[in-house]
Amino acid sequence: MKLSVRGEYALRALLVLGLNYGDHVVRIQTISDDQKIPKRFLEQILNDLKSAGIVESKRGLAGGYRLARHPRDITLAAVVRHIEGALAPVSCVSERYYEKCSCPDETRCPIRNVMKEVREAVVKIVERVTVAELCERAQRLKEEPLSALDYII
Amino acid sequence: MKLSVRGEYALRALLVLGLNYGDHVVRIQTISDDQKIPKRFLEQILNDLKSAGIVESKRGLAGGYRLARHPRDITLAAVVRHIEGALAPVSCVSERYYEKCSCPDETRCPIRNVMKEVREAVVKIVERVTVAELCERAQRLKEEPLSALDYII
DNA sequence: TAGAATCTCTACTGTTTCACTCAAGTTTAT
DNA sequence: ATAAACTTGAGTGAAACAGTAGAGATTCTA
Ligand code: FES
Ligand code: FES
Repeated sequence: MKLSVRGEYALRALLVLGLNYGDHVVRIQTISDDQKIPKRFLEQILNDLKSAGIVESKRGLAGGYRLARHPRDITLAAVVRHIEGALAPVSCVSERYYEKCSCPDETRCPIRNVMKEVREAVVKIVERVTVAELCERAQRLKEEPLSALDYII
Repeated sequence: MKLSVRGEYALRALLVLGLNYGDHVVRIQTISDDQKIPKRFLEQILNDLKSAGIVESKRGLAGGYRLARHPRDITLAAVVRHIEGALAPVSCVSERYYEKCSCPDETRCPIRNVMKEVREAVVKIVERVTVAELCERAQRLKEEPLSALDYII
């Protein structure tokens, strides 16, 4: 998995929406200002997340975006898969974006074998972490920014 | 970590060199034929690996490439880092290719926090797996291709 | 010592992706 | 009515990707 700027923006926008989860809606402008994301670009991204059913929008004056589901039900895996595509380091080990690579024999490829492990390790993390957990971590980091290193493992 | 075709080719070439580890040298043409890699492209890649001290070459007739170190001393991490750059999913959590991202406050960023875990998980694997292990896996897969799934973990 | 096979080095090229930007349109609160 | 918001689709400049090409240097062998 490699996150493009687009993917990073998507996660940051969802973090803002997660922190403001409730009835009301958040304007693009607010997210853009808060996270320093180019507004027109962010429009695209949120629209994209909408088509994935991750966020929903309200139009017109006093319009904006909100999460379409509870933060606890939105995994990073779902978001990244929609924005970036495969989580796997090579396409031949991807479950949902499988493409065979140029290896002569895929079934006996030791590289594929290792990459499968890498994929599993990544998936295990991003499928467990939700927007809700992102919010909790934001809270914890806000209170004790110096202990940041404790959360690595 | 996302492997480009270039990176995949590099690993496959090293696998061949690992399987043929010894005194003699292997021609580009041989690797190219064996692994179905465009020859001129492979030249570039092997040259690149040479500048990293991963392989060494012999010129002239009966020239070719060999591993510069014992297969057991060449980790996938070293190879991928040289060919692709950072292993981390975002630059702000990379140890050797660090670049700060556009987040307002890096020290309190929960996304960074999660991505650190992802990075650790990936590094843990690719820093442990060597070319030698790749060769052993190739051997095992050759003998029992049907048990491939057992190695996923 | 000529020649062929091999690596070396630099440069080029066409395609795709990335990160935006723009314009024009639709919806809705006031 | 109007302005502030989302919607849609297109456009753009730069960079990365996956090669390709050519001229040169080295070394074995005949
Ligand atoms: S089969 Fe995909 S890397 Fe070998
Ligand atoms: S600091 Fe890099 S993702 Fe937030």
